[in-house]
Amino acid sequence: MTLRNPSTKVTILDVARLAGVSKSTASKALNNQNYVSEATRQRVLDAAQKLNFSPNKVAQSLKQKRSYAIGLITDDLEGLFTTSMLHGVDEAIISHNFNVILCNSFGDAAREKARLEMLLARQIDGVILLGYKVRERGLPALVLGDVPVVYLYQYTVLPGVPSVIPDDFGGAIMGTQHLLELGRRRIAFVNGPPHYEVTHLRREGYRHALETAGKPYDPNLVFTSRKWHQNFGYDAGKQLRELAELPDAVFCASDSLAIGVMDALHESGHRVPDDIAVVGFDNRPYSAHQRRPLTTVALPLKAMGVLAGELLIDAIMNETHESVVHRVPCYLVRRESSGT
Amino acid sequence: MTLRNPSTKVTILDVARLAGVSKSTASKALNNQNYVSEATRQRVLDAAQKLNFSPNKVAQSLKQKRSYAIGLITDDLEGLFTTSMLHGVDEAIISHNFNVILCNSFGDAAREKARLEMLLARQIDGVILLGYKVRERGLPALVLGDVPVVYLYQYTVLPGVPSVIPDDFGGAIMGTQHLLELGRRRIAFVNGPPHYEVTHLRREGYRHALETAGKPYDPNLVFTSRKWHQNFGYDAGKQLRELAELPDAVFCASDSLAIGVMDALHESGHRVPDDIAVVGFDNRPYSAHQRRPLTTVALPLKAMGVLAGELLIDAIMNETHESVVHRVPCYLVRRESSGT
DNA sequence: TTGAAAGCGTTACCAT
DNA sequence: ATGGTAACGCTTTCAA
Repeated sequence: MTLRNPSTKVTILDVARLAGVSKSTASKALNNQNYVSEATRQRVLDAAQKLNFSPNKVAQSLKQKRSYAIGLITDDLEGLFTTSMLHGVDEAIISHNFNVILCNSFGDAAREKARLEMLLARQIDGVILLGYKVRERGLPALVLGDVPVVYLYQYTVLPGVPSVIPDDFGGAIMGTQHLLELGRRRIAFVNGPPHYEVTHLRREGYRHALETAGKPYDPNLVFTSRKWHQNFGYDAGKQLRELAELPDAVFCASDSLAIGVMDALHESGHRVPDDIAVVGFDNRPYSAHQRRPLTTVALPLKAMGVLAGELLIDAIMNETHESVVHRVPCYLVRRESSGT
Repeated sequence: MTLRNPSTKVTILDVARLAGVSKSTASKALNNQNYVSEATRQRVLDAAQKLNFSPNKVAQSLKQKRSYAIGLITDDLEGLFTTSMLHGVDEAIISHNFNVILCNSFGDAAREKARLEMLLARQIDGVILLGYKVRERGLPALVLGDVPVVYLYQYTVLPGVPSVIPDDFGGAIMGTQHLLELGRRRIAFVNGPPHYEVTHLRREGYRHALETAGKPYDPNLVFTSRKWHQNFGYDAGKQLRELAELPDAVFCASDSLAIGVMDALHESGHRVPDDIAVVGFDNRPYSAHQRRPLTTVALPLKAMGVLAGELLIDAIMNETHESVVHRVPCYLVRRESSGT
């Protein structure tokens, strides 16, 4: 297997020659260092311009022991959430002239370790571990030496490792308050499976918003589905519509559940949002494309990506490792299912 | 702004010392070269193992003028299509020990050029231009010198640059045939805006499938919407349901249109798929989450990514630049909207 | 079969 | 203010 011959590139030596100075002087001029006269700096800059010189980053990396690249390892590259976070990370990072090297671990620990080692061999300056699935927390740090790490979408309490996750509690408050502000009085809650941290947080947000508004938390209005899937939302919707008195709103712990609920409601002739307003959680891509586009509490995915990127850059530049769990505020996306 | 001190890494010199050989011998042993005795090779391998040595890829790149990294520039990182293709590219590439460096151009030519130059400075071995939006074709190649390029999701006829796109014509045949095989006889077609190449191809596929089956192409059953948006599908659906005789199937040039059509049909009490079967095109993430999950002709996004990755690796390794437009076959995703 | 030395393109130290 | 030289970690002649 033969490899292609790479192109001949213009080096700093060429620039120096054209400018009539030494290699080291050219380097200083190009890097805006002091101790080089304005005149020569101009000549070097002109020469560089003329030759269309751009420094070889590989050589720079070797010398500076800094690659200006970070690795991003994701659980689930096809996941619908991943891409927005990726976008945020890239945006935050590119403005510092860093690039992101992408790796997919498929949630497999062995593969994750292999990718991590590859990234380390590439001398990356930092790593973002973007975890969609739940992960054995703390594992990866072992291999990382002193390369800073940020957890994204999942969190860890490892010392020196910051995490960026959505503020589920606050988001649930926001969704509930939205319904309250719309004048809805009896607000049901359809939760996901118990024993997840999110379901706990979202239910507590719902409860908190109600109580803050001086309304009682009524367990009869709270439904728990066994799984997140739409079909289980449908089941919850059936229970809901058989209540003696139909609530005038329902807040669901996920969009998938909300869509199932809307299905059940539609089936029995109840109108959304006139008879009952529906609000979901997550802002899944399909939520806008329902017959009744779904109002939902959106996960701040891009903002999370941006924050993770910034935290990482900060850790790289300033050696600041703070083991904080950052909860980024959700935001509300108003659509038809909750009225106007 | 101070930079962190990188960790002390184990180099090949350490390995050589531990094995009691010279640096160059160690290198040869590690790279499975000939002219090194089995005994020393073993000692070197053991030493490397013991020290957990992994070669510094940056130094390797500098020496070999080959980075084992490719750049992927996308128009639209948040796009729902992008992520599957990314996944495919990564999968194809990782098996050759390449990595992908991700860049977002937002469809902006200036930014694209800047990213390209950054990638080139990083000595990447190849580039994939993943274009969701239409692009001024041929532009980027100018700056690329002899670094191989593959276009993905968009195409170019530049010499030496292969392109990978979906086979829209074949996909439309597939969708139409599916309805035919289901025994549907009068199949309407809802097309997107004219003057797009895809709309032409998809309509021709529909026509071809009909004619191959010995059915006439009936212009009265063909509707053209002004835009791709769901609302325009809804309008088409309204026209459709007012035909003297309702067709027993409708094939839509996109999922968004199909969803609009289903809306209109639902409104007038027509049942999908019993009264009329509906098939879409694209396999958008929301299509599975409709009240009546949508049967659709799926774009082979991941396969396209894989192919693009393989073509690029091939071009890098073998200097084979073929300016072919590869049309990857679509596949059918059967859901409820077309019956069972 | 082994090892010394040169070189990849850059930056940084230390002379001048 | 400028330039020679070494060094980053690796691979690759070339000579022994």
